[in-house]
Amino acid sequence: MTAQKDPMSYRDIKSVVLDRLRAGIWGPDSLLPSESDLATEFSSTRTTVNRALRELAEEGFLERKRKAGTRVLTAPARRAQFAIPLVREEVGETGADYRYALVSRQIETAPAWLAARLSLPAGQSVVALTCMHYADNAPFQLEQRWIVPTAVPEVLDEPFDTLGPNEWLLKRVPFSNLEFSVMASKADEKLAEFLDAPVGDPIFTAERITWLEGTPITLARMYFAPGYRMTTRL
Amino acid sequence: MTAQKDPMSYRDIKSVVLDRLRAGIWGPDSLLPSESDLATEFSSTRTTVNRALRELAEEGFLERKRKAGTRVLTAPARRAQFAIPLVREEVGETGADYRYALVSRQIETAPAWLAARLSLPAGQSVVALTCMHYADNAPFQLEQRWIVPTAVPEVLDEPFDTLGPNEWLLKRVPFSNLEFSVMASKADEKLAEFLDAPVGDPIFTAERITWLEGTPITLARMYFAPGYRMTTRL
DNA sequence: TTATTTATTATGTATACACATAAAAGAGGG
DNA sequence: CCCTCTTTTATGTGTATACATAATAAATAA
Repeated sequence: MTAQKDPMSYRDIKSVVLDRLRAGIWGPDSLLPSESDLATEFSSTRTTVNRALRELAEEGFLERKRKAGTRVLTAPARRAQFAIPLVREEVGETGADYRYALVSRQIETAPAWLAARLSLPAGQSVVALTCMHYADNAPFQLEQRWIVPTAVPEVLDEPFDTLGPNEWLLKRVPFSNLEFSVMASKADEKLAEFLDAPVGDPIFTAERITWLEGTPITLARMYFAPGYRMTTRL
Repeated sequence: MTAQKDPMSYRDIKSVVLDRLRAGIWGPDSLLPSESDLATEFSSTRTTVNRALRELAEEGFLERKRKAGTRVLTAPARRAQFAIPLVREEVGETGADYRYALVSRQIETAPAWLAARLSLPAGQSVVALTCMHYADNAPFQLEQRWIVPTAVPEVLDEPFDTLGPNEWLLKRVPFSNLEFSVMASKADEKLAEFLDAPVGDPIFTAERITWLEGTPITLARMYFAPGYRMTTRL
């Protein structure tokens, strides 16, 4: 069927294999021919076939084991990639105008829950920020953020009145580990006011903790305006 | 510093490069040496360095352009990978016992919103299911699902009393495109009852639409018990 | 000066080959 | 029959090499 004289690229091979998975030619849980056999069929080399299959496995379609061979996963595409929202860009992509505003900035003793989450010593003081992000002057996201000044001393001198803490940090912290979670929370009075939502409304919420080489730097809670959803296609 | 006589694997190279990114040796927005130069430094080959850098780029740390070279991204790791939950496994991983129960099954005319989402013709009838997933007999997830019988005729004969629709479909549909979104919704009385939550509570919700070669097959809404969060680390 | 063409260069990809390694299958011993 | 050891095999990875391609930089013409 798929006779092809000319050598195929690894992309071509990927798409042929995907087609066969879609068509059920290689059904769920079945075993694919070996790389060498496929290389022959596609008049390609094992190296190229290897790359194609390796990537399909990374993408969650196949499972590969030495000697055992390459198997079609029953539940394909089990991981979803979401873009971690960088507010300014996210708003910009919709074509709306982005605006940032600082609501409050203060230095306080880390509350117990925060100290626990970031493994901070008792009594550690932190910079606490509340910021608003607007899209075309409509509330888009309320950001609550705590920054540990022992990790980033310059934070004590930064007013954050024009630049959001996220973008400020990105410039200073070269690289970092992070934990990102999403959940649903309930609009209290403050949230309701700033997001222009009824009290008690469900609010899509993301939490982000950032470390630099094991040292906790910051925790951010991002509360999105009603109706927000995070979507991915694959 | 990182003197290394022995040849390094692409994994080694990845981790050395990552370390340098972390340490700020190659700061945000800066240009890395060319693959050839790095190959020399690591006493490796361009092929191997290429794989290391390519993967780091896929993972969101670097940006690569022909001739322009390899650049450190300012906002690293901008995509997060979440596992798309397969309920049974998700519950199993916590060590809890998984239990499935069918709440209701009926054939109905697709409501307008559903027809719109799946581009169904007016008056199309669908199989509508409500199911519960339990972890150690505590409610874990309420699933509302609609299946288009013109795409999967066997669904009309399937009672779904012991096997959940997701697992049932996985066995039949070899491969599919899907759209996956997460949002926050509000517990109405039905949700509150089944999830054992107060009415009005915020409910973390996932929606999944599945197509097979362009034909819509099913839409599922998954409502999670209070306190649920989806987390990823990177 | 500005526009257009040409050369250069870093990454992208393919080939051929070799050896490593995990895991399954088979052989042998009790 | 079960257990252990050996062989086989499919994938995993590294090397050397070649050519393709996109994007920049340099050279040239208008």
